Amino acid sequence: MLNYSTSEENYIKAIFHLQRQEGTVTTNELANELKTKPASVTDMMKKLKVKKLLHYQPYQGFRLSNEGSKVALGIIRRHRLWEYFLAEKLKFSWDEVHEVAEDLEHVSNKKLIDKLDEYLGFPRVDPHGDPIPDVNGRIEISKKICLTELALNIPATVSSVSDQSSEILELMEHKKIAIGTKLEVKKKFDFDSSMEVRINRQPAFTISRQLAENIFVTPSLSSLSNGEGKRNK
Amino acid sequence: MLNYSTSEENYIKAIFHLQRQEGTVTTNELANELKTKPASVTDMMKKLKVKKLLHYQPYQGFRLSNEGSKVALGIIRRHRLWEYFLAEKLKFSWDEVHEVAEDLEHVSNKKLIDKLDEYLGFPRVDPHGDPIPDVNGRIEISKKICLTELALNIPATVSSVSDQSSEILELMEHKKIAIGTKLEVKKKFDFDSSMEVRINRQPAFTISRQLAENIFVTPSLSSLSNGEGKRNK
DNA sequence: ACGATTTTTTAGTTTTGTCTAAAATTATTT
DNA sequence: AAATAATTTTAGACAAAACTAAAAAATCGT
Repeated sequence: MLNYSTSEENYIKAIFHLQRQEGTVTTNELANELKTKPASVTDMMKKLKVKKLLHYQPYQGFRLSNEGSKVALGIIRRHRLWEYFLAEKLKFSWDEVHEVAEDLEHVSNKKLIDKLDEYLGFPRVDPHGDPIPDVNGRIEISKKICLTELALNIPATVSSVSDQSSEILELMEHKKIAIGTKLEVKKKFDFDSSMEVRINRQPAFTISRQLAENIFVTPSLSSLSNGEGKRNK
Repeated sequence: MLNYSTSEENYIKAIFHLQRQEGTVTTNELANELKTKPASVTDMMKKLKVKKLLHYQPYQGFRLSNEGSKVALGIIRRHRLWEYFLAEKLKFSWDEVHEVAEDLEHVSNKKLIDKLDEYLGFPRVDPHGDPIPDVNGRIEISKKICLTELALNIPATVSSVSDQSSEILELMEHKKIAIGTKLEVKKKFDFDSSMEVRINRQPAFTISRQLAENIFVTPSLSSLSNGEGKRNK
């Protein structure tokens, strides 16, 4: 696996994330995501195409090649392992880890990352509940859905949160919802899309549409993991 | 404290280290240290002078300003804390940590470094025995001398090793010499500058000139620390 | 379908950090 | 104290990654 510049890595990572939603990524989307100009995106796409990291015909949008996806998964692995380290060992709070990991992820020493992984006990999810690719870039795909889509009275475990602001963190702490929390939806109100949620056997409480839209859960049909996923070799 | 580029930081760090030996640093010395060309050095010196990080008149050599020294100590603090982390937590061996820390040191998030420091228990020396600057950039200056200069029969503690190759590590492990080892010199031979050294009450053994030149010690007139310097808050 | 709008690409600059080759300065030697 | 040698600086170029402005292609609305 070759080495790529910080800038190249940021493009690759952004394409990978945007691809999840849409099938193909456009110049404007990427420029917007990276806070850069469309012209800069086109320049970089030409470079990455030459390096065979993506498929790209002028005006047609782009998609990572297999090689490109492998590179992206490597970057995401580094990012999420550092996030885990920052939260678990250095006691950074939930909403602070992303920014710091943005810098650390570009230190691409394979041995460093593999030893860090081992030191952390091979965690499978980062502090936001997103899965961490393993040494081979394999990722555990969990069938997570948005809380707004969870059917009534189905027990589910909070698996990730898409917003990462300190504001949502404050609200979630107040409501006692965290990654790994088991809950079920008791009622939904069409008027404002708010919902009533219950944790364990405690009294149900209300959650706004805005909050529900940012919380993702794994429905636990039978009984699943407790979300604190930690595994020692 | 402003932010500097990786390249600027490497120049600042190199000047700081070269200054220790000589009072003022020359263009060629620096070019040689950084494996770059003299012309590139001159370019960068002009930039750093504008930023008031060093004193420099054309053809006169350069010296860091107070501000420049502060910046250098910050970089060295980051470097050595990461080295400590790599050796102590990730179990990297002694001769591998420097290279990895060269990359990590450029992630300049103050909170990250201060929390790392705390997590590691505020270590005072890195795995090579070099002192780690504290939050305020203060460094513990120990009166260390080269083993070749140590007088006969003076007990001393190995405080640092200048070479960092795996070859010297292998040799030192075989001779059972490490940072913190207490020893004294029993005999010196003028012919080849080899010497006989004794650890504790064990039989003395021979050390070559080449090895002795790379080992630095702190003479322990009375009794000093055991070199395993570790302090928890 | 065709003119208008939006999106994307091209062309030409800029900045940072590097380089080579040549000029300027300092140091050394006889 | 010249002449020579070594060091240092200047001048001009280049590559990476960004930008602006303008041209080209695709898409949309009627």
